Amino acid sequence: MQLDERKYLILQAIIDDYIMTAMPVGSRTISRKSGVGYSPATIRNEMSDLEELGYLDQPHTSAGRVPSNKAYRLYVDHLMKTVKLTSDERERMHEHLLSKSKQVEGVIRSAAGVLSDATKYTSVIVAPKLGTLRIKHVQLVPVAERTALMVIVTNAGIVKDAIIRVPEGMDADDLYAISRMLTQKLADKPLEAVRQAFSELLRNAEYNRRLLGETLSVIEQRLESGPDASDVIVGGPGNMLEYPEYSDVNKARSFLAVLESKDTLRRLVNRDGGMEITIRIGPENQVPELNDCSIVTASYRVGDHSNGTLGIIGPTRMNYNRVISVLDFMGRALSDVLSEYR
Amino acid sequence: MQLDERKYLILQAIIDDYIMTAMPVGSRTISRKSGVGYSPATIRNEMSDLEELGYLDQPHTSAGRVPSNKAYRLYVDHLMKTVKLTSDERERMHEHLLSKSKQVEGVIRSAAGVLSDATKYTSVIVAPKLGTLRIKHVQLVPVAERTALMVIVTNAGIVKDAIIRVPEGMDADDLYAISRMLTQKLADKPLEAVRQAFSELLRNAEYNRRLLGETLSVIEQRLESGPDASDVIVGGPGNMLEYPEYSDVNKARSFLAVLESKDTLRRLVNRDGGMEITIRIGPENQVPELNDCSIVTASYRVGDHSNGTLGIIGPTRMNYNRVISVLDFMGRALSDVLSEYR
DNA sequence: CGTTAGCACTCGACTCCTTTGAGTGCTAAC
DNA sequence: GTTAGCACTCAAAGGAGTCGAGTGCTAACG
Repeated sequence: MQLDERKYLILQAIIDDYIMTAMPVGSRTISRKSGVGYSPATIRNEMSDLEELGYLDQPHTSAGRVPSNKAYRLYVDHLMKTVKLTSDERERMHEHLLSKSKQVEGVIRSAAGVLSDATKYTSVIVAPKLGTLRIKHVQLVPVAERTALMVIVTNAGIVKDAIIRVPEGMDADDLYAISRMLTQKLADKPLEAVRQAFSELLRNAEYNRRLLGETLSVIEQRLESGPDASDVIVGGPGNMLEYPEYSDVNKARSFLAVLESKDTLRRLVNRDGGMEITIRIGPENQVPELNDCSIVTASYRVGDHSNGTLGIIGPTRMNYNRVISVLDFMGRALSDVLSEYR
Repeated sequence: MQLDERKYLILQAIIDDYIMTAMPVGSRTISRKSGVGYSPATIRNEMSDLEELGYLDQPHTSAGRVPSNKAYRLYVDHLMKTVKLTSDERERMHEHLLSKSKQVEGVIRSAAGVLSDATKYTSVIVAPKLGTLRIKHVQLVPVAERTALMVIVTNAGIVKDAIIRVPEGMDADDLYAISRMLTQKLADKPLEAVRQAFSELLRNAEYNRRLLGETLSVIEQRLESGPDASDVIVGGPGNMLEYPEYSDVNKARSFLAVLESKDTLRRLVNRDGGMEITIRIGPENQVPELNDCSIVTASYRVGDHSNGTLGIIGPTRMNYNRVISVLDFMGRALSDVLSEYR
């Protein structure tokens, strides 16, 4: 059996309706819709076919039909017609984004806010992979005897810091000099190339080996541990509770638990391909707790080689259309705003 | 009518039981408890008195009694006997706290995690008021033509950054020189004294007035806006859903909404007095959404003059005892760990 | 006189039953 | 091929009955 024109039409109508209402859709409802000129009985026959083909599920015999994950896949791949955001809306989002543009973290944070507000779902933004960022500046700041704070400013203005031990007897001026030297040697190198640059420095006996060694190991630790909690920002975690899918507290709880585990979240949202928009529906995202969630992600650019990810987590029956438009727009906007800092 | 010994005993027994079960407590339950040698009938009489005095509420005639907010107040003020944490537990918490001690924000973040894990409630940690922190280091890092990132390292290693515009034609070396000068002039001054220090600098015509003006205004903006989102860290937001008080999704939602508004949260948790532990029960915290929550806060010290706050939000029937022990311990631990950075 | 046993009463929680209505599948007629 | 008609299904909503934890009151007890 194949999908003909009419089956597409009906499936689309069902999905559209279900996305709005979250209630099983009956044949009468579809029949009444404008653009569908068939009686409920005909619709029923088609629905029966669609169910057999795996596009519809029936919660129980006397309920309407519900789109299956297969149906959503078909929908996002072929059926969906993308709608543009109104320029008014773009305006508002852009403005909101700029309101905190004085601080870099603020921009990302408000981006998460804008995303979750605009979609009413939960948003996740992941900072670019640390290793791909380029170093702008390295500064060792004395904070106590034998202790210094190492501050690394990367392009995109993302600041990383870590405490390091320094050898006895180094004063602020020594650290200042070393900072300056490090900045010169490392500037514009991606973080992952740091080890190499360091080994070169270490061959040069003129610098303090112990301090450099410590510094290097701290940077490497940071690199290995990957993006940490502060690099995964969640917006509107509570939005999800608005939907009947999560009217059960237990479901809500396990959903929130996933959001708290930044590690899982990062893995979930980080995307394989360099595609514009990635959509993962239900079980496709491999996390049992999120079996009836879909995750839509896009990426934003920082500098020439670094990509961060922004994504929306919502129920599988989410408004893909709108989510995609919003993500697409915000991806560009975020790239723009962050590029200004370069 | 006055509270005699027996009434205290019974009230305490009721509160203890209700804290554990969240179910209205009946006279039989209390009578069976060890330490109370009275029959249910006697207990009932006393309960009736306690209700009249406003210490107990009755959800409906045929249910048991529930402690009122007034009862909790009495409990925390007079009835409660504090229990010590086991040294094993202290050990574990301290260890967990140190695991991320390489990064300052990491410490605060894991502190929030430890707090919420140890208490099973929601934790909030607020960084010290910006103005009271002392400047350790100021660095202007060029990020683009006419744009620089200003990084301010304060004591306690807390790093603040902001984008500023710089006049045309300044290169990295110029910024380096200015950074060095600024660091020298501002070091160890609290942030709130910066305006004064700047006006002195500005009188000196030798420095670039426009740049200094811009820098000052950015710092002032930061100061005025108060601690921002990244300075309010929430741990275990989902923990609250474990309790029957929040088995209603709507309540859960409005609770989560409060957690999202970092501003309200900060106001809520920031304490008036310099008291060791502050407890606000139910309506005492002035936020309608949190009418049946209690907030317990303690403070941690950063440097000599700055105080941050750590707090627990839980249902009014929370285990005050344990919460207080945990907060007390963590307050000290946090002060210790952060003081090491000085 | 304080304490307690006894008893009637209350009321939410639970179970069981019925009704309702939205929806289906099938068949026969158009 | 499409549709009207009809019997059938089943969750949801409403109502009656039962249960049981708990109360308040009264009278008796030490």
